[in-house]
Amino acid sequence: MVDEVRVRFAPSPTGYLHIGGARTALFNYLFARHNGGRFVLRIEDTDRERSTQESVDAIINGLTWLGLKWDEGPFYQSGRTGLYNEHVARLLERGRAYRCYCTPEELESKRTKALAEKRKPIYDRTCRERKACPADRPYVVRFKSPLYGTTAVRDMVKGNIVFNNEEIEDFVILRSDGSPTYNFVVVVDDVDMRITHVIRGDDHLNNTPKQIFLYNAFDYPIPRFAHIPLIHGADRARLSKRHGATSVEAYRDEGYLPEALVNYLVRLGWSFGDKEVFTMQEMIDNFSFDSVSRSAAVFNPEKLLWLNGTYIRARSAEELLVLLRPFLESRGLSGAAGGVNHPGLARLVDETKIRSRTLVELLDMMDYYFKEDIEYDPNAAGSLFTADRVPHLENVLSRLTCMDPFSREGIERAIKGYTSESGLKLGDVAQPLRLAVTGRTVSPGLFEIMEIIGKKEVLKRIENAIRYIKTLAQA
RNA sequence: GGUCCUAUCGUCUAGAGGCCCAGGACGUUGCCCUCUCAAGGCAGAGACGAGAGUUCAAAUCUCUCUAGGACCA
Repeated sequence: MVDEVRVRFAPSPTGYLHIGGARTALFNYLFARHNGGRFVLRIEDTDRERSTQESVDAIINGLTWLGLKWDEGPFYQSGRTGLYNEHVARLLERGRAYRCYCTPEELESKRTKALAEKRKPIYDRTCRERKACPADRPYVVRFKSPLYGTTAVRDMVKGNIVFNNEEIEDFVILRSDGSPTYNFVVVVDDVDMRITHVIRGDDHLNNTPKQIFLYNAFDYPIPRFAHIPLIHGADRARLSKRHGATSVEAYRDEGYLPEALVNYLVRLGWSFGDKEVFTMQEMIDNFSFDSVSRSAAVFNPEKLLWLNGTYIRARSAEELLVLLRPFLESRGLSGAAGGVNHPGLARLVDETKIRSRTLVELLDMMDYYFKEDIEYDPNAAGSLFTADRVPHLENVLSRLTCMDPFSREGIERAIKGYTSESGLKLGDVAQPLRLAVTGRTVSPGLFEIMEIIGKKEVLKRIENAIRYIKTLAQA
């Protein structure tokens, strides 16, 4: 089919999968799915020095985790040097490129001279019409750029952008060491892979006219372009490490759900009326470059946190326990307290999830469930574990001791009964109790927690707290 | 330095000449709910970068400036 949409995501494997890269991949994916097209993954590993297998794995794992399945690839540029050499030869034959023997020193002096004379520091085309070709001198291959006229980039995001051809020099397509340059390789690959729509960061916009020259020189059809704006940090500079976590795997490890991250990223630059929360299918159905914004977006971790919270709240306890498993394992808790299949744990997850914005937060907030000895929040212990609270704790302890069954309703009745009989506020008793049972001042409902933890453990924890306060008072 | 891109609340954005003394979301403030914390509900503060034009009418069109960003060195 001639009209089939084909897009590609082409990362360099020189690090992890960056948030910005993930969004580029997402837009490619959505565009392909929306149009019933194909999504190609191409690894741009021409820089052999900096490319690593580790990084390839990170990219593949990241995309997989996000649910961005590619239809073809991964293809590796490193295996395609023959193709690039063929194309260089073809341009030389056609007289659309030439060998340039200027040395780096000559180039440098030309540049400084041009700068001194306030001319543009672009290559002066000395070798363009050169007749004599020294046999044993190193050379680069340069493309013969048009000397006049204009080149228009038709961009689905930015609109029509016109470049003056005289601004563009005879750029190098093959270095003196025989390696092809980025602009050249991308075009050859995109042509070879029959890419119809090039969707990438707008940091590539200025390269596009050079690439259009190449398409024309090869008589290849020019694809449609979509240059999406970059993601910025809070200081409005391109998002980078110094702005905090920027790798997809970091967000995975911090307990973000892939759906939440995808949802957040899609709204960074794309909108659909007032809608904020999207399923993948809704994104696919509604995605269009017409509603992709043209300006850079600042990455806002707070909003991502909020979105992640809404996704966590929407999951059932059973689903969350599955997601929690790797986190439990890395903390050595997979077998603790009956582990993942423990019914009490599922109930506790249900009570706690509403208070958590990440899986890590969720687990942190349930730590008391797994502990034999409760560590008390030191600040809270100072104000809540005072000698005058001991009678309250003792009284509640005795009421709970003879309770059977140990139910939420019964516990509530007992504790509220005690407080109203002694003219106390519920908080006067509940807060020390909460600290005794959970070690914290913040938790889900105390009565629910007590029922979930169970009578034996609750009684033990209250006894321990009483003992703790007494020894503290004596010291 | 040159080229290119961009410009609505703190942030993400809606807005394609009159529906806008600008709507939604996050965050923020207050109140309600309440055993704590959340969640939830209600209410509030908060923006069209500046200046010229075009027009009966401009956030929306044009120009200049300013400010950010990216690329090339």
